[in-house]
Amino acid sequence: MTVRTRYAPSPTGDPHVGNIRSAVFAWAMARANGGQFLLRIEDTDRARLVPGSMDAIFESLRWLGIDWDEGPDVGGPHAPYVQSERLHLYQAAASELIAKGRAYRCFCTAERLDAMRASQTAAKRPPGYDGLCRGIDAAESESRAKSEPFVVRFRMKDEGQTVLRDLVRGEIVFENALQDDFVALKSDGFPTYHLAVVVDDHEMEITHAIRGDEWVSSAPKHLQIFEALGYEPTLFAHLPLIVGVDRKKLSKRSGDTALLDYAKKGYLPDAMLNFLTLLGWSLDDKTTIISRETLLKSFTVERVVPNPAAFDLDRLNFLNGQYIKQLTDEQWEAVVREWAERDLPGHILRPLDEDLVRQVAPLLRDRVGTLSEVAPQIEFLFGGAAPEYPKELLSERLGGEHMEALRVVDAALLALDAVSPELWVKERIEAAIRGMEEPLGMKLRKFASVLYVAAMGRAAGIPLFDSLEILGRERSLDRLRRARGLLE
RNA sequence: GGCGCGUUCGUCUAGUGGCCUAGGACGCCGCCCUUUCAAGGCGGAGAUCAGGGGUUCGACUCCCCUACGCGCUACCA
Repeated sequence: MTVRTRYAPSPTGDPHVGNIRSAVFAWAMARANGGQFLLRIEDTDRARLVPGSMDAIFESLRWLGIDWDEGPDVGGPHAPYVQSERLHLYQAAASELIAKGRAYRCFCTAERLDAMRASQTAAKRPPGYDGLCRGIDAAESESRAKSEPFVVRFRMKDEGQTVLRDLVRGEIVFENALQDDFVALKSDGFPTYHLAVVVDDHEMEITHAIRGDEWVSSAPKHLQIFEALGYEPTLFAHLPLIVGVDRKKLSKRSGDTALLDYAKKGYLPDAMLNFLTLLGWSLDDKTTIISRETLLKSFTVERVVPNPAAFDLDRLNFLNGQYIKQLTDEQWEAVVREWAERDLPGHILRPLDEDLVRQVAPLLRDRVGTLSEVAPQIEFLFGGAAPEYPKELLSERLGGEHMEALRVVDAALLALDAVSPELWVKERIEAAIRGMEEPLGMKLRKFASVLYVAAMGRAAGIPLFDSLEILGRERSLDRLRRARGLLE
């Protein structure tokens, strides 16, 4: 049996990280077993449609490098892959269920249903459909259907148990008597999720339904529809939720929830994939860095843990750093260029100076957590203007002694002016600056910050000697003179 | 309220009856390295395995109860 899994999001906005994590697992499951992975859009709720969601779904998957074999954009043997284009299938299934006595038309109005629930709640009874329309006979049902709006309700069994054999959680038993008749086909002719997922998973030959934990409680509905329609049910794997570090459902409060926000913030797709992969799944007791290849080779749902996982940004940041280190020099340089082009202020001319980018890229590698940190660190190298900074910054690490800072700047001016233009290389610059220790009676460690600030406008960043070399002799001396001007 | 799921260091997790005086990783702390910031190296603190009962020669691992958290309880998915 070929494994076929799917990711079936609703186009109701930008895909959430938790949702995408389900896609990762479903995809990995298919690939690890040499099967197929498909994308299906579940747009049966017209009220919640958000324009542009489809593109956001495509973009999210592509960014992570998740590919699909069948889907709305690439087609496939079970096209269309958008539920709103498959209504006839659900309507046919609903008719079949009615004919088999496993579903019935319900003419109850929204008002009656609301009132019913209100009184049930008031009486501290569990809310649920009271079965008023269950007994309507076929003839009456047919005739009322011609003039009254109706929904099709699935008739859940009254006795016995429905057993879900979940691949992650094991056996879960539901009492049929506690299940209530749910709407399978809405009055607008659209199916609810319950009907649509069963019809499509069967029709598309899905073998494993891999989805979020929030679906566990409706699994008996799905199981009973499969049975009523005479279909072999899919296997089920319910994935643990992803929660915030506060243990609450991941929300805006706990950080960004849309996958693409992380792309914008400067995370590498491979790092994100690694992070998501290990949220609820593990390869063994040691692996924390796992390649795409390994994941796609060794994923098994048996190793999915059942408990919710917290989205820990510290871990993501760590992984991002690891993946940055893994890039080749060429790849890293391209990333630096891309983010610098993107984030550097608009007044700096594009395209950016190739040589500067090439020289500075290696120095950035160990100093960047997310890619959005690239531009602020190298801005001082680009554009004609010297960086702006408050003069207090110059002496900040000298206990605020402006005169001391001035002595340092003067000594540096003297020492660096002595380095000839043709010898303006890191080693010579370093020697000149180290030579300042004695006359100044100060350790380099002590006075370096003055020079960092003078050169780049900040006390921390890429190494000083490299900065000055890349900056060039004239610009370096000029910035020292400006610092001197501020201190006087 | 009902039903369901979950509960191992702050976090992600390993662990399927003895290998566990519970392992790894992130984070945290300290030291080293060091021109800043990082990175790196080394070391450390950190979990009586939610609590309580069983079963067993033996339980983190099996069973029951309790507590807490979460999910579902729509003509939303």
